[in-house]
Amino acid sequence: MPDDERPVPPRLQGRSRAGRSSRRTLSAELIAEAALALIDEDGVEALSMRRVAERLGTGAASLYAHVASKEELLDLVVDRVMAEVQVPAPDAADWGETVKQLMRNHRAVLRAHRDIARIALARIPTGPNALPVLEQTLALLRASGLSDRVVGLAPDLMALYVDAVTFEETLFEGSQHPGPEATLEDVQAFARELRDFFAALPEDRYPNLRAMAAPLTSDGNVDPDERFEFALDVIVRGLQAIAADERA
Amino acid sequence: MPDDERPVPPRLQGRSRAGRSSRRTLSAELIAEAALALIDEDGVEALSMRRVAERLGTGAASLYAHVASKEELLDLVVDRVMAEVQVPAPDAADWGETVKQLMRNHRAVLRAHRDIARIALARIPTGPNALPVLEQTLALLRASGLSDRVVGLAPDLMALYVDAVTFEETLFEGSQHPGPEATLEDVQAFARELRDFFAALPEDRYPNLRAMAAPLTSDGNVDPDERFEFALDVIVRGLQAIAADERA
DNA sequence: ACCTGAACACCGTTCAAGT
DNA sequence: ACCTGAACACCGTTCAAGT
Repeated sequence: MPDDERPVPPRLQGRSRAGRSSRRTLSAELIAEAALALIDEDGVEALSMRRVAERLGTGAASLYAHVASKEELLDLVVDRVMAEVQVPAPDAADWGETVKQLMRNHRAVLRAHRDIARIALARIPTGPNALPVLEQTLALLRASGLSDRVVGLAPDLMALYVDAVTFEETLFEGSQHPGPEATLEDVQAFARELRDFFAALPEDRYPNLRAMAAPLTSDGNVDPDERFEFALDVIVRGLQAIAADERA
Repeated sequence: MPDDERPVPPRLQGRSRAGRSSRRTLSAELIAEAALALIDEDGVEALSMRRVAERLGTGAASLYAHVASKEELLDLVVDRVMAEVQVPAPDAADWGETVKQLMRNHRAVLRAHRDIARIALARIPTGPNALPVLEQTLALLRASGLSDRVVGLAPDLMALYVDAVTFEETLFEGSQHPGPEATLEDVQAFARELRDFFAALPEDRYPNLRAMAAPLTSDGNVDPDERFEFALDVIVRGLQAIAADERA
């Protein structure tokens, strides 16, 4: 188990403590790193303070000198992942596309780390890595000509949707067998089942569900990217319609 | 503690068992009812199989004769709440407004039951009460003139956003003190703190956050309804833009 | 068929005691 | 100042035993 890869980035006011050659001093960063690795491997469900401590060669009680609670540890884990989100440069000529690209990048990062969408959804991010992401997001939105009011409201809508849909995707993908290796095939098997279930409902009470069984399930050929692109389209067109209104 | 209110609606194929006057026979419905009451009172965090059993005057092991797991119990609880969602009648002339009204109703129901948004977010609803809601939602959307593809994709976007934003609202509202009585005042105190934090960031690295401190936090006067109405506007205008495109 | 007590294998967190 | 073992007060779920 290589837990020396991914060097901890230098923290603001690094707690260097030069004269101290002890094997590996415990720190909040090290603890968050171990927790993230554990979540990536086995999911949040399997995360416990005892398991984190074990990976660091100590006992659970020792973690509490650096981290106030499991909740706070998860704050650190989410913020650590936020560092990976790339925000596109502002482009006034095609700001809708920059909004879409930002949301795509955000989703890709969440998909790369098991269960992080679910954890991120449950907190309001104010960590040191989330801050620059928000800063750059605002730069991008302010190039759009939207009013300050709308620029102030949009980032929450965007982030919330990305968190929620990525979380939902993991549900779909884990729905067949709860193991770590859910394939697209499993998702589609589930979608086909659902389609057939809808199509078999009583005509008198569920005419629309019967009729829409195929469109609701992409005819058993679910493409998460297509669903996501649809939502991007709705959100960006909605923002553009508001922008057009505000100009008038 | 009145736990005889809210009569259990007759289940498809009612398990009546006429000749049996025992005090109160255990059933999945009764268990879900007790769980919902417990969640309404103390939140999901406080829900345990032991507490549910205690409320029903039995032991935790007895629940497993009627409910496969805590997860399945939560499925039942969510579906029970879905019965409260009112879907507006289709109105081809103003379908955008019907979509908004449906989402408002959905949010109101989730807000009326503590932590249900968070529980609903974690599952794909296919229960007997969710089904009619989806059926009526489709009726409403099909009156819009949108293509089948879009009608098939929209309900997920709508429900997902309502679940996510309602969940986020409970986070904000519980952020100050974790007690059950979070007031709007608490939310606004938090918003003011956040605004002042943004406004005090270093100008060179965070010019946009500084400038947008007020719009991002509604100037410390957060109105959850306003945030929600903004999102409704974005989503409905987005759908309308797509409808216009499809007509052309 | 349904219900039960007791047990299994865990939790997050605290705290007195050590260095 | 930091770390530790042991304990506290819980969990979800299983299972042999009862009726």
